[in-house]
Amino acid sequence: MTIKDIARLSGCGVATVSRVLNDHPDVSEKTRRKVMAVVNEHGFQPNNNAKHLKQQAGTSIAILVKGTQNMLFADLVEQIQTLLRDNHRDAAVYYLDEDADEVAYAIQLCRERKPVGILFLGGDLEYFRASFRHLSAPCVLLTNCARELDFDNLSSLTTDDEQAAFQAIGYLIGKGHRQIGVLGGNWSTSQISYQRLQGCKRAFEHWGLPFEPQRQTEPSRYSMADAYAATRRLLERCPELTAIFAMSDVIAVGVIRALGDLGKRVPQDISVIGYDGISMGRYTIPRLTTIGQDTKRLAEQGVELLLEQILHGGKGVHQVVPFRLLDGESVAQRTT
Amino acid sequence: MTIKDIARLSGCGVATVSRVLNDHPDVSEKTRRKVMAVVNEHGFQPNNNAKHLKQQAGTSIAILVKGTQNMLFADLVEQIQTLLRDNHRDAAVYYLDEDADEVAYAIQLCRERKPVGILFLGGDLEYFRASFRHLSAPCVLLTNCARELDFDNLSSLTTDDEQAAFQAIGYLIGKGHRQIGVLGGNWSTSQISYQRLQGCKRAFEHWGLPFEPQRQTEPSRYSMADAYAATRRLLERCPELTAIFAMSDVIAVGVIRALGDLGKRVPQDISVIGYDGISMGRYTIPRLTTIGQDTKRLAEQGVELLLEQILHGGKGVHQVVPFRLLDGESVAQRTT
DNA sequence: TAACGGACCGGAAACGATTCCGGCCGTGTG
DNA sequence: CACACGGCCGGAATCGTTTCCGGTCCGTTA
Repeated sequence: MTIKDIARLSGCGVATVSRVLNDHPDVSEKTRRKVMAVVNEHGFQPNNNAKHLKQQAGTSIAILVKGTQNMLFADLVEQIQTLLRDNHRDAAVYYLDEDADEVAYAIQLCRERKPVGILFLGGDLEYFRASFRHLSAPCVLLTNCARELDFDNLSSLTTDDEQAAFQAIGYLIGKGHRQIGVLGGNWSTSQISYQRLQGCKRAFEHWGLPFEPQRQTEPSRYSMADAYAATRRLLERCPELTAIFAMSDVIAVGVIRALGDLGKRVPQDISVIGYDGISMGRYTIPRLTTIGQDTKRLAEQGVELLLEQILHGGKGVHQVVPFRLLDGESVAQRTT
Repeated sequence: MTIKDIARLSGCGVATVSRVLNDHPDVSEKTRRKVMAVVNEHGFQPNNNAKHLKQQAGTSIAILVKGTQNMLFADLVEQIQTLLRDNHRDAAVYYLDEDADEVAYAIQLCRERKPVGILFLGGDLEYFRASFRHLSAPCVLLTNCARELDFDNLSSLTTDDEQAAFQAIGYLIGKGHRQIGVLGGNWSTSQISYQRLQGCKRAFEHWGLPFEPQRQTEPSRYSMADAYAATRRLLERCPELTAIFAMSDVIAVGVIRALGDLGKRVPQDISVIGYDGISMGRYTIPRLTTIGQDTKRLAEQGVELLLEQILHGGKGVHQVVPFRLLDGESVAQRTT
């Protein structure tokens, strides 16, 4: 069933049918109705491949997400989805493995699918520089730092990871903690983790605490399972810890579970502060105290930025969105 | 940059270039190398729209997911993704709102994108019957019942919800509980919830307990937030409850948090059994006792079924996959 | 009445690939 | 030597749209 069939059945030319289908003004009401009748009767659906081939452009937006288990991204995707739908666009989500070379895969994917715009959640940009030039669609990076990347159609929206980590540690110190452990991603390959670690270092320095490398540990992925295992090793190594900074809420959940299994109560025996502010954090026991990323703003501004670039082009921007420390129940004042 | 340019630059015909690009045998090694050199030099990427237009078929698989927050689907998507990648296929995930009319939207989406196969996670099939005939791609339904739907290219893989709910209630009764509350989805619109409720009813009957309608309540969505609110209302209405069956683990998390806020300890004061067996359930406090769906098998069999249908066609099948009660820490023996 | 303009429509040329079909060339066979 | 055959290649048709370019018809104006 093609547009040609519709034309034949409704007794007019293909051009007219196309015009009807695309709400072009140059068509009389009578013809429009006649054509639509045939279209509806046969449930005709124009072929998108032909359409996009002719128009030299797709219509959909790709959301690239690193890892399926990070609830932060689930929260973001939900909000983005809603916003896009309000703008009458729909998005396809592509999940990438958490392994580094997935950026190359992502680029490849986008070149094939030819989305009209790209949102990238998480993921590190090691390889981006090399392959990004192959991408023509505008791209907005959320929650990952791209300040040193400078392409015309690349924007980024990111929390100030260094400063946030600084504050997280500062918060723990303010609560009287001195023996603080840190759990995060791979610091050598992940910009995000690296930035957060820098913030930690600066905090320790600022408050005159020594930086103890054995207290900083890196589960390979941002997952509960890895965090769980890493926590057990960490506590074995450093039983003196009274607080832990988990570089993501998902990690924090694994940490808290591990601590429970080690007979430590959170926050009475040991405090945990997370990072991200996932919605789930308000339903865990104890509720997570965490660095809350402003997901609402990330989503809104991200979508706005992307749509703006899609519609009007222009140079990409790099913006920092504020964070906010969210009070929960996982950090206690240390009185001793 | 088109195939024609490549042909010109490499001094041969477009047909030859196409053959090289598609590993067609009828091309000499010398020509192949010559063409590939030009292709690589310019980073040429064939236009998928033209390709698919000509071939009358897309290549990608669509995964439709109802709701972004259900971790069960996150677990499933992760496994499916891996399996598909092993088969050199990639998948686009489309999230649907949890509202009922999204099925129509899903169908529309699939008609536009023309995926070569469809996986449907969650979602109810009220409208499916009417609109399914417009879909040409084979479709596999996971975790939702489709036994009464009978299309050639529609398969389904589902846990026996009725039986599983029966066992969940049976388990609680076996632990000495007699005052049992139930929290689930919308029983009139959701087949899944309806089936599970039927299982509950049968269990109550089987063990000679009265069915108390005021103890069965339905948060509108499978979300922590709704479950939280519903639990508070439920406990206010029925303070005598000693156990709750949550029809999903996500709901269970919300339930447990609400109980905590009401000063009830889980499982000492009140027991909670969940449903799904999400990986997160092993990291909550307390760990969830739950009806574990076999996500590994759902994913494997689902993908296998779909690929089989894509490659060889044939009639769809409807299979039931076994479940297993997963022991956690959220259900206690009732001694009184 | 002739000229003109606007509303509406149809034919046909793209878009960029795949693939059928026929042609060329070199080698082996009768 | 003639011919067949197989390996390799190129031209051109084709997929289903959009859109440019004109053409018809009718009402208005000089």
